Amino acid sequence: MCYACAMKLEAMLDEVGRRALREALDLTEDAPALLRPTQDARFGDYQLNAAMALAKKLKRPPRELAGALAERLQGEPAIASAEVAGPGFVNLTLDDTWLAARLGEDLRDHDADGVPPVAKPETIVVDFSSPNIAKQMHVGHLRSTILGDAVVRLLRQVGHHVIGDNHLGDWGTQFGLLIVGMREWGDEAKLESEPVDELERVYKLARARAKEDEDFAESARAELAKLQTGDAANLALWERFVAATRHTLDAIYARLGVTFDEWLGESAYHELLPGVVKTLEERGLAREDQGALCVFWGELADAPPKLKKQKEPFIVRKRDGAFLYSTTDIATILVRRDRFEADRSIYVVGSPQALHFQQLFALAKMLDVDMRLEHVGFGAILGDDGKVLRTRDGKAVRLSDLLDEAEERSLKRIEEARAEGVLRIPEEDVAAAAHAIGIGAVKYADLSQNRLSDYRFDWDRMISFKGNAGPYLQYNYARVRSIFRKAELDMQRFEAELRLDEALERVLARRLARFGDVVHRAAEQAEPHLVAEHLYELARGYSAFYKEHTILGAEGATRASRLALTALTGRQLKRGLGLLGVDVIERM
RNA sequence: GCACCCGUAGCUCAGCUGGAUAGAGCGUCGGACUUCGAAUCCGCAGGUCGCAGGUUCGAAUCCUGCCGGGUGUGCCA
Repeated sequence: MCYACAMKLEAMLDEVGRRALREALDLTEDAPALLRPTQDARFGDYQLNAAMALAKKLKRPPRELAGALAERLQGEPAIASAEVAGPGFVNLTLDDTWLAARLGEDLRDHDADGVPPVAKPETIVVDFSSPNIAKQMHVGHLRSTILGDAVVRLLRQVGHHVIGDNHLGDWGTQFGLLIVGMREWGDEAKLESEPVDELERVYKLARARAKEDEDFAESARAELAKLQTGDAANLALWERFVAATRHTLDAIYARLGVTFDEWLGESAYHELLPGVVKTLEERGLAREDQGALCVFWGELADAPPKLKKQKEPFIVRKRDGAFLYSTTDIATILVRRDRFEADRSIYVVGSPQALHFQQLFALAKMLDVDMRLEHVGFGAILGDDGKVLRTRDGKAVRLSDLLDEAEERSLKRIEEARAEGVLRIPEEDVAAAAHAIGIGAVKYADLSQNRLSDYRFDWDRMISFKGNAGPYLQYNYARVRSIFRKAELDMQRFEAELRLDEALERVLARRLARFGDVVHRAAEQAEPHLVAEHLYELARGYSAFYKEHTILGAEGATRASRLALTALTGRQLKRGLGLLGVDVIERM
């Protein structure tokens, strides 16, 4: 009987609690059970806080309600004991036999390692990374790229249909400057060998010249206009710029192990913009002011109250007739709704743009778009000085340089450790390991942090094998693999009956049982750090168990059960790190 | 001006949307390798949750006001 599978543990306990609550108290309607994991093992594994919340409403003492609830929970197969404590908590302790059986189900779940699918799969577009053409990717793109990638993986894991979209900045005013600039200073050979560097160099020259030379600026505008009306020569140039940049981008994404389903840059929406603007005017949402077409929130009856206080308008067309990213973003929403039939659209973009998205989403709503629109924001990456990370001469740090350094530092640590004899990476695997550890460390450092807060970039902490860091988890995984190699068993296919006899086994089992809940919450809230936290706690729990009890040295059913716990740990580490986009290493 | 974010141990950070005595790591100090990987594990110390009020059975969490830091905001994305 599969009474435990295909359901999240917490959802199941919550349901059990809610039903018991209704029956015990003769409620006519459901009240939330308020299930929470306990903070202290002395209080059991989970607690129900419903009694205290209901006491006032039912005019009965909370402990009395809690007592009735606890009484009702006797005999539940998952629950060994339900006890009233404190002002009216009901402390639940999981039944070890039930828990062992449930983990056995997870062990047999080769497709998902115990992460159940959502009841209602949705189509979700995740918009992330979004670099600009003709510019180097820098650290500013790092968080969006790896956070977005993790969000895609998480949502996909729980069963949603996910479309990862790279909304490239491949259209706009910079191209007029680039076209005249390349004509003036362009180096054909360099455009072939170092395309992005060359484009960036020329762009800077052109922008500086345009500031003081009005004729030059005018010709740039003219070339831009030609491009936008489909001039063949300029279009060919533009395509060359885009293609050249694509190669550089592809190389970075390959290093990071990040992929996209769509590369719909701003240019993809170009032709739709006049129509969008026309609709806005017809609906009375936008009007002209000082030559620009603007949305004034204070003038719109059904605008959100917060926005009504905003005096500055949301501009959708500039005085010179050109469109802005605001216009493009509206068109993008409509395409995601109509062509992709998306239920949700998620934007993984830094927090400074919160206002832009607030305005964009408000406008979409007024255009009757009922797709869920979410801005997944994040803080800045800070340097040692607590300020936004920059190179010593104050420039933005190039992403490729940062990744180079990550791999160099990782390689150096590996060589040291091999010399000391503490790492067992075979010579031929060193380069691959340096890559996995270096890139993994950068990703993990970022993803293990709450995305909304700024975070301090610290190489030493990142590459460390101590504490909550990527290499520590990779090390734990490698150790698990080593055990299965020694036992000559297949970790992925291993099956055995679990028995939770030792205290450290019970602690580990409880951690393992939470994996599905954690992945779901992380996916729902777009918070990969919840998965990171789980994996870290799992690794610690396993290490403590491993230290105390022999696995291969045990016999019979105990040995098999401990191998089962080891297999589950290894599989969760692998899958969990995979959800964060971090590679594991078989031997290190 | 308006809007948003942040302030938790010496340092870096969690804190599951209001639950019990606020938790980790790093660092300091003290323990544990003849046994499956000690880059590991165990333990000690460390707190006025920025400040002051309020809401209630109960507040780091919600509300108000201060203090301190950051961000966005009329023609970049």
